[in-house]
Amino acid sequence: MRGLILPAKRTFYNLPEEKQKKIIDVAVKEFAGQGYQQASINNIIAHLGIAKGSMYQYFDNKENLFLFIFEYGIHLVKGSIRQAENNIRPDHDVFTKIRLFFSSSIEFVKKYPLIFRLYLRTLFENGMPFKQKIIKKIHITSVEYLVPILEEGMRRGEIRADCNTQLIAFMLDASIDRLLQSYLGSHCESSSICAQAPDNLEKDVIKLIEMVKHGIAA
Amino acid sequence: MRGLILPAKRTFYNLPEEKQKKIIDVAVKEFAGQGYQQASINNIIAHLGIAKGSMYQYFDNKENLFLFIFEYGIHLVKGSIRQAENNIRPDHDVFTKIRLFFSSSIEFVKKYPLIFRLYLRTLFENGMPFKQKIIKKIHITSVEYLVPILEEGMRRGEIRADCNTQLIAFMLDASIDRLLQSYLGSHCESSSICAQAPDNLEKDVIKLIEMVKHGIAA
DNA sequence: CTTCTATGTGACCATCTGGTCACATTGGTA
DNA sequence: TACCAATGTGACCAGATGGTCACATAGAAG
Repeated sequence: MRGLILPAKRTFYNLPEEKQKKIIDVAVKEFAGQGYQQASINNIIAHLGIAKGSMYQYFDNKENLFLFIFEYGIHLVKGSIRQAENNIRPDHDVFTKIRLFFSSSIEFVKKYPLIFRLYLRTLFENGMPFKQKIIKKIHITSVEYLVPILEEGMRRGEIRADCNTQLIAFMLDASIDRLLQSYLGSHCESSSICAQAPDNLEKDVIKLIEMVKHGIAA
Repeated sequence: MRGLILPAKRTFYNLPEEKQKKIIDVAVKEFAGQGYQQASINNIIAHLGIAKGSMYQYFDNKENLFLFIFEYGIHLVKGSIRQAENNIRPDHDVFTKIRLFFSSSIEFVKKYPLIFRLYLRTLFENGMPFKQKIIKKIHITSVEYLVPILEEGMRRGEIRADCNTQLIAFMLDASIDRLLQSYLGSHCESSSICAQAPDNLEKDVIKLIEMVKHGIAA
């Protein structure tokens, strides 16, 4: 969370932690719900019950507020990944590893749905000068984690050698992403096993992996 | 394209076709690029070189302009689907059918990338009162087309009976959608076989179907 | 009590938005 | 020519936006 250039001012860090947390919560909700451009500082301060001037004493401008919030999201993601890595043992077979990786993703989205929304919003929004930098930070996502796992599986002979690990990772990533999106209802109904019940999510993951494992041809 | 309630006024239809087309083009570009809320009427008229008052003589308001543009997109999609249905013969096996269906999707996105962008933007944008109606119109997409094809394949014994057609359709739809997104570069790089060359797209589709067909397990 | 610094405040600003309307322009009819 | 309906126009409006700044308040130090 600490970097050389911090998007938040000292004043913010001097605030009692409770107030910091409240500001973060409200800002996350606004940015996740409206996206960067559409998010309204006026809205945020109204929800917080503070003056606009105060907000600008904590953050230089809207852009830095967003960067701070996004950084906070990355912070949570990294924690979640670290936790996931503890669960995955090297001696697990590829398919178990994939399942565990998926489970941890699901866990994260269940725990921090707004952060996931923020991430989706960011990917689809235009007109952020700093979008490139942000995307690179997200780049440390599924595909990059999946490919090594798949390649290890192939080396161990659990995956046929004629398969394309990049392609498998791509497909798995697309699937889990959609699964999470439909769970979140971000653009729900449009394409669903409509996994609203949390249990179904895990079951769908297992079925999906089974399918990729054995294929569907008779 | 014709309905009982038309979003465009008579004045618009009285315009010379060339001007109609130019207006549509510019509006599509603006809405696809910025989304509904962020799109600017001022921007559109500036690009068109006409007065704001004229625009409001063609369309009652921003909402109706958007609805008209979206309807236009649906119109193009339907045409594309009709064309696709001509190519798919009943005696093709399931996997060929899927491939052809994918190819026609790719064809569409290549031909009308902005329409696809508009569709993506719409799915991910909040704060449209009419979003529900629009989403239902999109609902006639991949999954609904894929499931019958898959079930027919299962009946014919080309797909194992223990597979879940809903799940297969879901995964295929998610994959093709992502493939198209990364081709479009809408949020590119984030997850890619980075299929920039059009040829690669088709090749990836073939490989992907092969993978789903036979599975990846050794 | 005074002084000083750190923090809180909201009226205010320029800029942009979607939308309106009184007026100008046009082209066809008589 | 005169007339009229259909179009074109851009100054103008109320509202919202991100951002500023002169001032009020607080709390600790002397």
